[in-house]
Amino acid sequence: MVSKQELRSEETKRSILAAAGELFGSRGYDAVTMRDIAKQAGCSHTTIYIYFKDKEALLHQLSMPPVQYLIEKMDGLLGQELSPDDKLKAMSLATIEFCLTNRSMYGLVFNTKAGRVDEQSPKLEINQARNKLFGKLESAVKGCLGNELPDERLLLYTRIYFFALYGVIATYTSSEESVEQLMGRLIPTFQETFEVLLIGIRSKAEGPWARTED
Amino acid sequence: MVSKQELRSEETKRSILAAAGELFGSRGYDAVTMRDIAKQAGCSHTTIYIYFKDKEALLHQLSMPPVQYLIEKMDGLLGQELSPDDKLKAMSLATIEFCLTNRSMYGLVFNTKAGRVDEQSPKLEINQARNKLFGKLESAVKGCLGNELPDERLLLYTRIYFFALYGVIATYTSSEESVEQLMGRLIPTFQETFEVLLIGIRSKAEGPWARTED
Amino acid sequence: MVSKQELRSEETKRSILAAAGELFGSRGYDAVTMRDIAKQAGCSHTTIYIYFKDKEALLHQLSMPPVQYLIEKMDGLLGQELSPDDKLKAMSLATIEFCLTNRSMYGLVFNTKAGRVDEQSPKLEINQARNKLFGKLESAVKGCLGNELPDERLLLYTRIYFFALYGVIATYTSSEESVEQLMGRLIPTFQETFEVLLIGIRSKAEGPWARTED
Amino acid sequence: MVSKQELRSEETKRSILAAAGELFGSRGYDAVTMRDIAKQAGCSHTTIYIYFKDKEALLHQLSMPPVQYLIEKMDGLLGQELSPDDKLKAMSLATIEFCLTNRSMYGLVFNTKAGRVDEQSPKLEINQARNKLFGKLESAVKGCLGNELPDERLLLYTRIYFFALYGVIATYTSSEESVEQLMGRLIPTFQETFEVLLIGIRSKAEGPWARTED
DNA sequence: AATGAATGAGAGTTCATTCAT
DNA sequence: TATGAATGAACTCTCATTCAT
Repeated sequence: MVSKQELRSEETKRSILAAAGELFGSRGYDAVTMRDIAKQAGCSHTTIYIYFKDKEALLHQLSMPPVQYLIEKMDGLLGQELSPDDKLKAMSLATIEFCLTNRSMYGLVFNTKAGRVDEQSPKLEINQARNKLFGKLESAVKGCLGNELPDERLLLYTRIYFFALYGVIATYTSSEESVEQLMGRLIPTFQETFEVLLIGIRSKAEGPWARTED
Repeated sequence: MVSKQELRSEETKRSILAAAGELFGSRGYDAVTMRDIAKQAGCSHTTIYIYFKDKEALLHQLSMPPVQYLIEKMDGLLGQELSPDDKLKAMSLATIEFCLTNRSMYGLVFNTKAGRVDEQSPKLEINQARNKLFGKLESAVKGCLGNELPDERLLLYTRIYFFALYGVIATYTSSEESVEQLMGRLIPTFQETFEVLLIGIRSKAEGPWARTED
Repeated sequence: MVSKQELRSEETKRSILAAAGELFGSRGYDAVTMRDIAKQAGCSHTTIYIYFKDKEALLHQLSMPPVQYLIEKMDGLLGQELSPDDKLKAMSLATIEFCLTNRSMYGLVFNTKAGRVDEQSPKLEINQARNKLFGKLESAVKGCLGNELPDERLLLYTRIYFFALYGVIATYTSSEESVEQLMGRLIPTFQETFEVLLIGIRSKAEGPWARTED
Repeated sequence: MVSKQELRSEETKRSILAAAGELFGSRGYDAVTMRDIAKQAGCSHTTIYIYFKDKEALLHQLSMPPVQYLIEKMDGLLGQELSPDDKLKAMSLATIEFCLTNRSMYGLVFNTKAGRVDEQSPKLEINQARNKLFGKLESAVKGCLGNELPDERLLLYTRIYFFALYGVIATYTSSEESVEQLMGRLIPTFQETFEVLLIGIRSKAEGPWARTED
């Protein structure tokens, strides 16, 4: 049985994480102060230091779990019985939904600059996670285009697909609407976007392959 | 007639703007201090306040002209004797190059939230500029797809095109490489991206038009 | 009869005092945190406040007993059957060892300013203790020089002896070595110091006595 | 010609140094805050950072020049036409006077712990200075005892002499009296102290030399 | 008796900005 | 016009201390 104290403690920690997530997301890591977070979390700024070593630890602890979750969701979709196109679409929608839900974090995950240059480890973890995510997308694109496509072309087309996906996310990240509103309103647009990309990529992939650098 | 003093004054102002632009672009607005700017501009930090109300005024004054420039460049390209596809491609490349050159500004232009909530007017100016830009892109897309396309579809396809364009920009904005390096390395990728989009969009545009909300 | 609870309570208090003493001694009062003490004492930092009003109370309660102990030790030595010189030497060594063992305390005892200005009473206690100690030293010096020496000269020579003793202590107080290391290494040096002083003082004390103010 | 501004600037810097010196001396480096210094210096605490990189820089800049001055004074005395005993006495008095004048600094110079463990350079400089000072004293002692004395014995006797000197300083450092008052009152005591030491040491130095470790 | 949770005060430091020349 | 001097606000983070259990 958990004591009342432990419950309160967990609650406080959660509220700090929630506050930090929201603020980092909306204003950016640097622009958010510990006191801002504390205020939003409804506690003193010193309380934060009971639960997190420093501001950066907050950021780190905040960014990893959702990314892990998305990676797992991707794996789940990859393993499902769906047509390749539907798989890729589902993964794309999942990514969009994730990023709009965790608006705070997506920048951390996708923007290289998030970490300081001097500290390697936290950046590396995030970088690894991002690369994994990209790898999943690549698998899905491969499923749509077939195995004969050389790696180099696969990479190129995945990247192009990723551009559009990222563009969608970046466009709506700063919107004031809720995820539900956005998804409700825009799913057809997103579907259309995926289809446009698949048609274009397939048409290209079938033609002769000229060399293109990355 | 302008006096020697006025000339020198103009020169100082210009050097401050140049310094601020470069530094904002390379390190980001927040990470740059007034003293950094002053050092780079070769004047005292107090001098900056003679020409600019505050740091934000610097940013603002810095962001408008390049956007104007880009708009004019777009107009120029729209007016040139080129195939519709080449026009759209040229405009896309110009946009990418512009955004990577003015990295710190592009957020101001493309992210709705960038400005403080309290100040309306500067945001409006920027919003107008952004809408103008989107309008130019729409014209170019229209050129590629023909005039029979209903507005609603045109908007959808322009938006999809814009997603990819924005994705490209957002992807490389946080890179540490210089514009020159990036453009040198990635132009083929960008070209391929535009082609994929055009193929996909055209294929869609020719088919029957289902309704899609925005 | 004492209950088991009371025993445990005493034990906790003792372990807190022991921890504080060790840490104050090795790192200095200011550099030690309540949490450091609690950790070393094996209890929560809040527990300390059950037994001691605050950090300063800890220091105070910690400083008196050793001083008392030293005074008693001095008395013991004064009462022993030893040559006057050996008595003085033994007392000197005891003082040195005491001060190096209780490094953080010695300042409290020997530096007038150590206590806050506002609190009179604890300072007085310490002052009394210090004066007592000086008195013991004076007795021992008197034993070496004979009873005919006027008080004024006795005071002067005791003071001179004290200078050297204090100098030894001040020199090695800030060393990082342990008491054992220091004493093991330096006892011959200390002995030689005492002998030099006694020779010098005796030679002076036998000569004609000029007046010297304090 | 120096401008009025430059004068004011110099004045401010000086007042900061004076304030810091006084406070470091009376309360100890750690117990003094930048705001304390600023208050005493009559300026804002941020002003300090215009003139000194950080708190430690203040300490460093504060400690070196007086020490240099003392070293030079010692050299001057060593070069003068005086009997060896008078030389040593003069140097001793000079040291005492210096330390009582710069009460703030003497701890920095004589207490090894002053600097943090991690930073080598500032500590080294001070250590070098201290060693130089000790070397001067050694020369003077050598002058009194003659050249035949083995180095090891010379070191021992210098150390003993130093103990007493340091003891004098440490004793009166925490006094509230001014240097002038103290010197006026105590010079005879100091003289007597030096004489006692010289007699004792000489007597020892002429006898057979037993080995003594450091 | 004992403790985990929480906090206010305050540390060093930075920065945009104003003042006086 | 231009600048060095100076500052208040605010930042991250620490610590002795109190509160609720």
